[in-house]
Amino acid sequence: MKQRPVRPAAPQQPPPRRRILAAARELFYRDGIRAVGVDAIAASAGTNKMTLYRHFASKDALVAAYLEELAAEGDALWDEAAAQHPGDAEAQLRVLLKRVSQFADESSGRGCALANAAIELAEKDHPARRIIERHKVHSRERLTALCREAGYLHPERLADELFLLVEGARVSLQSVGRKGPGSRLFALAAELLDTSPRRKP
Amino acid sequence: MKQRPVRPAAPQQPPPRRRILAAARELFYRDGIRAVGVDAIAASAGTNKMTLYRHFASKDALVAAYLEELAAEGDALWDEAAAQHPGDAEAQLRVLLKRVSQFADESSGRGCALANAAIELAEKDHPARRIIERHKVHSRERLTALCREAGYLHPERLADELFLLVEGARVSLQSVGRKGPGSRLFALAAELLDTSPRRKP
DNA sequence: CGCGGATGGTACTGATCGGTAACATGCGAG
DNA sequence: CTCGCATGTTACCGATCAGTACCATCCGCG
Repeated sequence: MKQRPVRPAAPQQPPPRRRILAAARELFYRDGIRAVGVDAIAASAGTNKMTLYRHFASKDALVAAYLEELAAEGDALWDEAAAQHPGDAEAQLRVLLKRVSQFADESSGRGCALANAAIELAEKDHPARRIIERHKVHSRERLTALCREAGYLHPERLADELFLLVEGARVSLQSVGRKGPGSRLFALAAELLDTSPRRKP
Repeated sequence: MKQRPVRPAAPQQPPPRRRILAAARELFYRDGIRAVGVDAIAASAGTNKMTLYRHFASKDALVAAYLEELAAEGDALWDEAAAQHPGDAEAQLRVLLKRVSQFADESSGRGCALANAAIELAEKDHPARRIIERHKVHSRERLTALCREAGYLHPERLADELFLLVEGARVSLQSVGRKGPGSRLFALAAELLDTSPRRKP
């Protein structure tokens, strides 16, 4: 019963694949991967299961695409920080930590989607685990590199400490809530940056 | 598939309730709560679903009992530490941190069962969440009290930092593995205890 | 116009899961 | 012994889920 416009409506819907990934992202993150069925994702994307399976070979493949997307966005954060403060590693560190702690404050309290997925998908050979592990290892390496570049004397140690603080803040959101120790993340991390020994320039 | 009885018909088997809880504990922790069916638990406990449902009103009730048991054992760790070094709060702190980091080293890399459960059971009103939140809040309070008792000038801040390090170490086991930053937990925490400002006695 | 590929809709399969019914067995207490 | 209670066994129900078959529809393109 719709009148056909000369040109398909300006606010044309994004293609189904994108809608499905967006819906999967929201539902997987909010309710958990195992708790969300493909039917719910398709419906939430305004399409149906058949179309979903035309774009993703299986639910696991959709999960993998979901995690890859998140990992890529996480990597992009580092690049943004580098573009924002080129050559200033410490400023990059601080802006990254700020982003993470803001996220912890504003988010729904569900923590890191990658870490959550690793917990939900316990099978050691699950394809998702490769993606998660690769991203986390990569993040740790970038963090270490930034700490070294910023002139700290023990970059590995400082990076690991920051890494644990960030991971702890995100996971503790779900058990101690937003008013818990996660709310102190930025203050704690910043104080670490201030007091850690560094090379004289 | 591969569910062998946890106990192969010993002379005096523990009562079924205990066997069921033990099996649930192992399977829930290793494979995840949502991934384990009640049938598998009953079989692994050397009994069957009916007996399970005669002792637990529902799977959720079994999950609750499982989490309560873990929380109680976690609390017992604090009491053990207190009994081991009565009146010496700092020694209690160190022995607790040692236990946690040893666990992180030896365990299967599945982290904190309570935190995992909070991630798997995302519904905000799930009965399990009350147990988890209560235990984590309680732990944070005990940690803060110990830091205060040990004479540190900023007990809340130190306690939160230790809390985040511990939680981060446990959750990162699953994404970065045992050789990841979690392996530095004790060194990082001990250095925090050494360098944090404290009241002169 | 007609064609073809992408999409939507419906209905189905086979498996699994939480939970229950009905009945059989064993065992200890009186 | 017999009674009663906890446990074991089997079968089942209804719901849900991943994945598929089949067909209708839409739309761009020649």
